[in-house]
Amino acid sequence: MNDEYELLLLENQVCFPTYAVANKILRRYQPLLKKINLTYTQYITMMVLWEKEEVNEKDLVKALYLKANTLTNMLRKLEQKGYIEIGRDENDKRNIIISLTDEGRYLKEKAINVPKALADEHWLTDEEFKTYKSLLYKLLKGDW
Amino acid sequence: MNDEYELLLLENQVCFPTYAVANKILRRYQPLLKKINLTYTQYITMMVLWEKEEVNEKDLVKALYLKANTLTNMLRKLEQKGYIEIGRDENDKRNIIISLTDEGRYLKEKAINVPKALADEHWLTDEEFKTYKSLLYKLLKGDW
DNA sequence: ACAAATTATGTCGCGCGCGATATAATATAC
DNA sequence: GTATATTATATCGCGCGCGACATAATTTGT
Repeated sequence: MNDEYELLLLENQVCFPTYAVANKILRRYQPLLKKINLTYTQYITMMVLWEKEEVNEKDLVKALYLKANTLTNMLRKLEQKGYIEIGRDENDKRNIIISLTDEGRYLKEKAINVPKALADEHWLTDEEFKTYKSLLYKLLKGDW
Repeated sequence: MNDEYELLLLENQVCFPTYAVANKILRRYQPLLKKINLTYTQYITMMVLWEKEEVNEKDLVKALYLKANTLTNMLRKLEQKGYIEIGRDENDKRNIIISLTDEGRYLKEKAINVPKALADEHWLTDEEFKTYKSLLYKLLKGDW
């Protein structure tokens, strides 16, 4: 009779543990990121740039699975810190082009310590970790 | 030689897909929650109360894996909306006791439509979903 | 009994992350 | 060629979520 209310138990939600784990991971990262003067969102942005050297904002939005208006102010902060340069595409002035400065490139040397510091903490086994990531990417790429 | 830099690729991070999926799930929930006039954090709080009728703030913090200062203002909003009452434990006046009002109890009838609406969207198979949740809870309960 | 430690909550300031809306540049239609 | 649609980004306002710090109630040590 009240079976349908079981859907409303925290333990039966996908949203709840996903969100809680995301927060927990952020809390773990933040003290490490503070040492290299980056916030989490700035960190993942820099990761894209360390890999690609240059991106336009539109592609960055896709790569990070965020919305453009979330990036605007964060990119300005990264520019203020001197890690990136923000310019416009001369061929299509609507497009923002973000590129790495020397200082930004150099930051990579320090940033490598973040994943290194966490690599020793075995939150999951290698096998579980692989499964976990593949399920996350299935969710992320799913059309819903 | 540059192998250690592979640690800095987005695809090799746990934080990145977890956080991105959490955001994506929130975006999916928000329009549904808007219909019952709750934010996500208010929703998970109400879920605890629908199950337990009454909690103190300390236990709520543990149940939701959040920090107390995150809850303070959100609880006031729920109180303003008339769904909960906020009182103090007479035996230990440091403790806040949160209880469900009739209006809050009644909201459950409408809230059931949120998980119902999503139940048809098969983001993962049942088996995958089970695995996914168990890995999340392992992460959530892990000591790191 | 009472000073010091502990516990539960509150205040403040910051950085998101978003939907809604606005604006400017380019593309399309006719 | 010019009105209209589309695209890329920006602005605004809100609700978190947190660390750092402050405060009030209770407990502990002696």
